[in-house]
Amino acid sequence: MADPQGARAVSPALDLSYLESTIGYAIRRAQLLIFADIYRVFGEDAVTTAQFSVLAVVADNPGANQSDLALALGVERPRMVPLIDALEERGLLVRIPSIVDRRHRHIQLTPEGERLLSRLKQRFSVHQQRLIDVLGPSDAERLLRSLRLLATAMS
Amino acid sequence: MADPQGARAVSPALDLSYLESTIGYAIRRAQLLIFADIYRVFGEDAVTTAQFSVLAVVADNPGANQSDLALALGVERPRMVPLIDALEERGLLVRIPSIVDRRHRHIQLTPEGERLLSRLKQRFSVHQQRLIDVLGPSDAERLLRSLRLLATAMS
DNA sequence: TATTGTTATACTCTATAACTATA
DNA sequence: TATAGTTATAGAGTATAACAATA
Repeated sequence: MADPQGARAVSPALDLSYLESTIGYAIRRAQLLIFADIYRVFGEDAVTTAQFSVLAVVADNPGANQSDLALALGVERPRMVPLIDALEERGLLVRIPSIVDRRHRHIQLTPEGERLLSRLKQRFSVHQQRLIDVLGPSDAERLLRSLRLLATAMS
Repeated sequence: MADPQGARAVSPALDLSYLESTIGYAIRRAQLLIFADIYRVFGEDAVTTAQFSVLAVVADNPGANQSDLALALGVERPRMVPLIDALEERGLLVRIPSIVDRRHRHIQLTPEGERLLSRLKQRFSVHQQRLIDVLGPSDAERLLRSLRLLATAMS
């Protein structure tokens, strides 16, 4: 405990009413806490949320190249390099040079990558269920729909 | 336009259905687009969202010290230093050494800081109204409530 | 000429440890 | 001994320009 005897002069909490009336502040706060919860269920030596996204998208799009992945995930092409490097060094995916167009490298999960992704998806569903438990199923569904609507309308 | 003649072979969009079924991915995407919209209404030479938060909180809590602000805004104490430095260098706020406890510096907006904050709040309301127009007033209100509920329940 | 993957660079954010001056 | 502000450092994320290989 920070203040077991209650002896220290505790600063009163500040007035945050303006920020708390904004969606921008609320979504940033919620996003940080949601990511913290994802890292909690993933455990220490797992992967970053960005790496998880790559694994999940590669699994459903085997053979996609790095540019396609960067575009789909909304990251810059140069960012894909260390992202893929880290996953390749862990033996979770491989870069396969294309024989059709030798500028391309097709990305594919290894069996080990498939196994880890499967475990991570199970743990992710624990996190997602926690969110649904907090909000209730219908509000969770409404939240997801609103977030998706914002993403399509604001881009 | 990227492809005016439609002549280039366009890669088909990747399958993102798994990620799009998750709240974590949707909230990250929406948050980035919302922040981009805030920067759009703020204009080029305005302030960062973090700096805006500091200005808004200092305005409602004049004389708060840097530790209180860091705690309230959820940033580490060392982060406050360059944040406040930048705003002080622009003449938007001042550090006033406390005469009661000489370790403290009370932060206060200058008249120029008040004026800029007032302009930024007006522009922010344009952004927030854009979100309400997209979602509709009742869904916007529901979204805000759900985000706040998540923030309190997950922390 | 244009594109893929890459390197290099710079700036921000985040997290931590440790210092100083004060209490 | 503890706290406020600061410095220093290292890691991750983001953005941009430019290069080599290839088309």
